Amino acid sequence: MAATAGKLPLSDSFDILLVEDNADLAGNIIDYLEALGHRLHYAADGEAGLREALVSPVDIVLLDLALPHRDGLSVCAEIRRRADRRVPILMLTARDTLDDKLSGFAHGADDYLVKPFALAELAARITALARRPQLGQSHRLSIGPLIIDRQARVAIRDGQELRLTPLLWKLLLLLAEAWPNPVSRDAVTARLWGDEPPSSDSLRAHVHLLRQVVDKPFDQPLIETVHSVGFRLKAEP
Amino acid sequence: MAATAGKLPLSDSFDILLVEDNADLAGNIIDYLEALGHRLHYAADGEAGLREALVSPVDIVLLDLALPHRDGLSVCAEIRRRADRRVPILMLTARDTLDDKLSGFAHGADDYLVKPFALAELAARITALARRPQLGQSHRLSIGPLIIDRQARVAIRDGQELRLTPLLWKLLLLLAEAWPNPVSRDAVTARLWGDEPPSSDSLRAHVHLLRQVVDKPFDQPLIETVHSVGFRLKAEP
DNA sequence: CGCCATTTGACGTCGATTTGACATGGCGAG
DNA sequence: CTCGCCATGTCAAATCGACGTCAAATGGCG
Repeated sequence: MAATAGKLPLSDSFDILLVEDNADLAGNIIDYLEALGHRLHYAADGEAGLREALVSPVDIVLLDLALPHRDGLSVCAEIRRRADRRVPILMLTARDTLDDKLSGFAHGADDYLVKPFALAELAARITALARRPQLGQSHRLSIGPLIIDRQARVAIRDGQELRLTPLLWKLLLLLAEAWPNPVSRDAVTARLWGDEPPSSDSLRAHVHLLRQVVDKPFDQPLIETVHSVGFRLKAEP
Repeated sequence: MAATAGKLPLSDSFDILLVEDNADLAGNIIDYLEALGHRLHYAADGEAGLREALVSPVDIVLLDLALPHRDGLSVCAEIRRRADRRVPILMLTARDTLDDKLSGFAHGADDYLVKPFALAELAARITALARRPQLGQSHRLSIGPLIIDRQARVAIRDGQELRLTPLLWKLLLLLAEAWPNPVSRDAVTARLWGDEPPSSDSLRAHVHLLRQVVDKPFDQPLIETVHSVGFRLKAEP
């Protein structure tokens, strides 16, 4: 998998979801971007794209606006509404009026590229998008008694540093980034393991381990399970 | 750090540094963006812009490329090299060839806008660049005393959080989405269980359970039975 | 080898859903 | 107006699946 949960995109290659119904154009884009080392995921219509965007751990979404069944704008808005993290979305479209662009941004796009475009510019914008800071400008997250510094890879609760294995670190970061929203088990699994999750439900075990570190030594538990949904961090702002 | 750094993003207005030597254009941009509520900082040449970017707590930099004394590209690269945080940089320039754009991104730009441009597009791109996760702003339904946040998976009535099992959550969401219309039993059954509904009429039991949670603790019932039709939420807008 | 991180499988518990039995109430037929 | 039926409300017991917990197995790495 790739989608490297927990890391900032350190590498120059990304998991990219392309939602585009024109097979020729899609083929070109896929060839070009894969030649650059990216991993392409493909959806030919809006519904499929939405589904993929919600469950797949992609780093960026390239979204055509003219799609069968469902307009790209509504797909974009729904990704924003339902995704548990803010995946960058780049709109690709022939619609080039000012109103079109404004509408695109208003629906939650991060960038907007008018067809026809140079593949090299697309690649440059993808790189620029993927390295934008995802959460505020800060590598620091502060959630109730928790302070997380992604750069230093350190998590502190009530002044005490938490000792976290790589996987537990990713897991905590995921919960922290989604806060105060819950994260579904599926989403966690997808972002921790991608397409090949462990056969057993080892997420249970890891959540248990995370609790040992994050909650056990303290009075109030931070990690809350939302039954048959997933988990969330519980803390006052 | 940016003026708003450290705080959660509460506002849609930013500290913006404009580096641009053309006074007329600069004036237009400043007027337009200030009218939108942003706070503008201004530098007329590359040196001043660089100094400002390194010490001022701005949220975003708008950088002209054709500057006296020092080219915008080198200013951009130096900001990236020396700043202790990754401030978003949007390049504004008349240079419109593909190579120009690629060079801009290669020097660390986050976005690239070719002159002449519409001020509205500039504003939209600024928002997209500076956008942070809107906490609490997620998708909300508000029905009378009821507030439902799908993203947070939380329902609140009169300030009190309702504890809902997965099925009851779906059920309430169904009613809320249909509001103020009633939903037929068949429709509910279909959307809760699809093709294989439980053999008994367990919808009755679930509506009962939902009432225990949503209505029982309060004065006025919200859930209304429409005899031989289905159910509806009853509330004033 | 020995250490650490992760995975696995087993088990007990608890919450969620279903079921069936019974009570209540609206509404049309007579 | 009353009876009786059918839709609905109520409840507790039964079933089922999700979750927490743990210890042991696995696997990479020095």
